[in-house]
Amino acid sequence: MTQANNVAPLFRDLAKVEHEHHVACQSCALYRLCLPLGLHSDDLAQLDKIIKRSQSLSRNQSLFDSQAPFKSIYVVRSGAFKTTISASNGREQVTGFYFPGEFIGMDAIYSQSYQSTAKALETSSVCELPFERLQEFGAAMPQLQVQMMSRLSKELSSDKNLMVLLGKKTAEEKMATFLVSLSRRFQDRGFSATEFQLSMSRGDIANHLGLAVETVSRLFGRLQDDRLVRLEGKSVTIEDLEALQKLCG
Amino acid sequence: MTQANNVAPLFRDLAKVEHEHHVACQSCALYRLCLPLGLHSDDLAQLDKIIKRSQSLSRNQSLFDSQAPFKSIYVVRSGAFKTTISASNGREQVTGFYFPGEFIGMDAIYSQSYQSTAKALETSSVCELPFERLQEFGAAMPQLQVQMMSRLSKELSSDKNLMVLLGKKTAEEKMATFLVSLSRRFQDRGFSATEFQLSMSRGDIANHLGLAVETVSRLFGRLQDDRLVRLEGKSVTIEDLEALQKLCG
DNA sequence: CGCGCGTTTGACATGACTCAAATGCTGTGG
DNA sequence: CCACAGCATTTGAGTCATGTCAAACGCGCG
Repeated sequence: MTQANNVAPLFRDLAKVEHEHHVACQSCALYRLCLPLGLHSDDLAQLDKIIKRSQSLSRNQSLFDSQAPFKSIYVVRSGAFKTTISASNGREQVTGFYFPGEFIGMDAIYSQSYQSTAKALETSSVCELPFERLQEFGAAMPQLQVQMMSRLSKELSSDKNLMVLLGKKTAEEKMATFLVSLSRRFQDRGFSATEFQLSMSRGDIANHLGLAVETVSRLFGRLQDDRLVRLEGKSVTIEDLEALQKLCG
Repeated sequence: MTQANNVAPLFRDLAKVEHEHHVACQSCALYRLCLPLGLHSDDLAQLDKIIKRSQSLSRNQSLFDSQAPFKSIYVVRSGAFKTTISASNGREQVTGFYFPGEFIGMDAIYSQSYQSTAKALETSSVCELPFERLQEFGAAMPQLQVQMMSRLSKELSSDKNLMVLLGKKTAEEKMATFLVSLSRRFQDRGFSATEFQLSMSRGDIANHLGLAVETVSRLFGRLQDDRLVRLEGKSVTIEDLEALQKLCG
């Protein structure tokens, strides 16, 4: 198997099975992680109707751009995305990476326009939830509203944790935290917690963690020398997860 | 007038008028900034009933602590708060400052326990919104739900901006951004955009911006030498807001 | 196969931190 | 009301982690 195959899109199989057949929420593999959790099945059927299962996006394609009017919230169905927001002078901050079952675009509800840009890191697909219609439904389904708030709240929590990371952690702690977070998220999705592919570039990682690319590269090297992880291009093997967790600070 | 009087609690007058008489939402000075915006007046009357107008907190008193079970969302009524979250090793990050009309505790909805600690920076009061009851009401008032999400989304946006600040800005840009943000928020509340009191310590500011106290002190000194602001203890006068905005990066 | 971008590696520069100490302010108790 | 203790703030000197610049390398796409 060549390197090229190793870096094949994450969750591609999932995409094949789930996305391309426009499967209903009830039988979606992501059900457990997704919005409909806790809805009655009649409600779910209703919700199902308003969800647009968009066609897939290829690497580097934008889901939406900054300043675009807010229409929908998106749930990653397969693949991976990054969101970025730019300071007035052109500098960009990667504000987050998003994997299947995670929501994108919620920070646009208030301002009614997307504050960030969302780009596919590999071939990916999303479920589109038109916000207006979601609201209409919400009136009849309080449970849905709770779910939505819960989602918003979850992202809020993880953003606060990112603040700690950016404000208080050393470069090494940042890297460890990043790897552990990826590990957990892959595990939650039924994948290996110790072997996975990085869909984002070193540059994206560096940017997200508030570091220089060179620092990320050196840190990867060091973690490897210390036998905590093994890296081969985009492929990661965590060799000592516990030690890595201790490094998180 | 002594220095002690200069640092009198922010919004104290507001507190006198609004809080101490347990005024209804309809006639609250913060109405324009607060949750009920856009509700019909019957709905508003209903909402009004479930709001607990808690007694005031004194300086350094906690509104809630990390790990406490989630019961309510709070809206600052008078005074000011800071929220902090601590990394496992004891380091703390000040995740935000909160002024009248702003919401605290929304990041607890998902986890059902407060992830952070909220402390009063001065004598302050809050409106307490029991979340359960808010949900019950929400079923009959879709507009309320939208408002809530809008609030959550707003905090999400400002957290993302904070990420840019922490990850990409220089110490000087951070300070300028911080001052400009305060200025805007005071203005929104009907106070002077150019003259106000800092209710938080240099230490809190430094922590929040990911800087050392000494750096904040030196930066204040420099901004003062450059005649962009004037500082006297906790009292700030912005002398050149435009220049400050240009410094935000 | 070759070009270009992403990544690694090395040498150096520096912004911000740490440590240290002086100064000032605040709140307390006599 | 004053004096004192303790904390907050400022100022100075020196260090260090991480950024910047430069160049070599190599993978992956056309």
